[in-house]
Amino acid sequence: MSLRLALLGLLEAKPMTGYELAKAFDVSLANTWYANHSQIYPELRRLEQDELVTACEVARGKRATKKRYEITEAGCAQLRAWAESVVVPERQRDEAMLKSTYLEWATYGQARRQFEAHLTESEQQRIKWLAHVEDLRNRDTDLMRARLAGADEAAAAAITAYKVHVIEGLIKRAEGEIAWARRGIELADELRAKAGAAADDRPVEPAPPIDQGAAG
Amino acid sequence: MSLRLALLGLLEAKPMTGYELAKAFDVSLANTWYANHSQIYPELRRLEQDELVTACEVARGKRATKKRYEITEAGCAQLRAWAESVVVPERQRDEAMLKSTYLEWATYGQARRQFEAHLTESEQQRIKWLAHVEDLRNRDTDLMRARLAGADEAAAAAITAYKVHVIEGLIKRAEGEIAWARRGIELADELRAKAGAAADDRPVEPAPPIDQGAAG
DNA sequence: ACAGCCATGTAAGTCGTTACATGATTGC
DNA sequence: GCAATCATGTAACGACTTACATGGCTGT
Repeated sequence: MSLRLALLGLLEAKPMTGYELAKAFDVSLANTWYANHSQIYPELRRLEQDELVTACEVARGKRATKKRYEITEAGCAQLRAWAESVVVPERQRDEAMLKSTYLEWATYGQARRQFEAHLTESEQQRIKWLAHVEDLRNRDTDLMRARLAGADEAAAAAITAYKVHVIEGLIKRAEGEIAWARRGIELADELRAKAGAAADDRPVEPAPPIDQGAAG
Repeated sequence: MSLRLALLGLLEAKPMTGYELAKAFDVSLANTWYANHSQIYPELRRLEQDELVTACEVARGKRATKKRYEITEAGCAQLRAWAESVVVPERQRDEAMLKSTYLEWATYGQARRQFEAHLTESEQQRIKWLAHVEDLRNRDTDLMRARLAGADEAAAAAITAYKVHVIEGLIKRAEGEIAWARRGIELADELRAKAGAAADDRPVEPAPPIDQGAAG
């Protein structure tokens, strides 16, 4: 259900082709929602059937054409209805957290690497969003310019403020993840030190292989 | 793929029935992973086929039986292999964030309510996890007692520490969400005040209904 | 000519949700 | 006897991923 609304939200800023929408997911909505083209194209056709968008073929070079989708009044109404409905909280699934729950099965070194990867990723996200939030504040993205065209200042302020607030939230989240990953790295090191173990030892050793003279 | 590993992780603590595993998702792994029984029962049969678990029928009352699943050595090996592999970062999808991006379509009042709901939910999660992390620290849950039985103190410390670290992370996350929701409430109020609008006005007004004498 | 981008699709399969369905056991 | 809980399943559907597939356009 959210995919349709994400598409409508983007199309409300300006008419776009499926390809452009797929791109927009990479930049604008990055990590708020995502879909790849194989999901987008069929969904656009369904949206057209439901008359929430209209399609028009436009020329592209000499022979080729592309389909540009435009939101309809019914589509805007859907967007309003959805924005007003309160989100039903969903159960989160987080593979990184799940795995961290069971890191006693990993070597101290791999546990550390796990958190290092989480750290790197979160730092990169943070950087990306810091740049993005600046662009939003300056109303300096293609989509924002299109969205704000013709809006009065009070409307423009609200449109911008909500989007900025979301990205600020994502930045805070990333910062939380960074702190958590750092603490995880420390934890793996502390546990290893306390156990007087090497980086490729495990807190819980597997049953030793049978054919080796390790009996003592 | 994660469901199998979550099941193996739980079964490693102690043998359980499908029903007990479904319960365990509600308490132990709550919001790290979740699955309902209609997904669990078939997955357990697949795990049995792959010889990662063994099933044995045990009596239940006079006539009835139930199937208790136990992890195998191969199952433990899977758990180790998985714990050592680094997570591939997944694109997040967050409907609350997506919706907040487009709150200009909602009335100021509904926008506020959106954040209020987010606040309430995050506060409840925080409370729940605070209690849970205390139980973990005290090693005072059924699953923890089963998991730690027979482990030496160094192993027990690591097993506990990673699980505590995960829940601490979830608590920090919840606190981040609480702060974000509070700021969201303020924002909705500020925007409304600045626009000199009422709670059921919108930053962006829909096209007015045609059959009403509101012209002029 | 060729690479890289623009543009659009299909098909198979996995994962997860919701709803339907059944029946035994336990405690009051 | 009845309600709550224990216990296990199936079926239909929806959301998403991955891989396969095609072909025009643009600049060098």
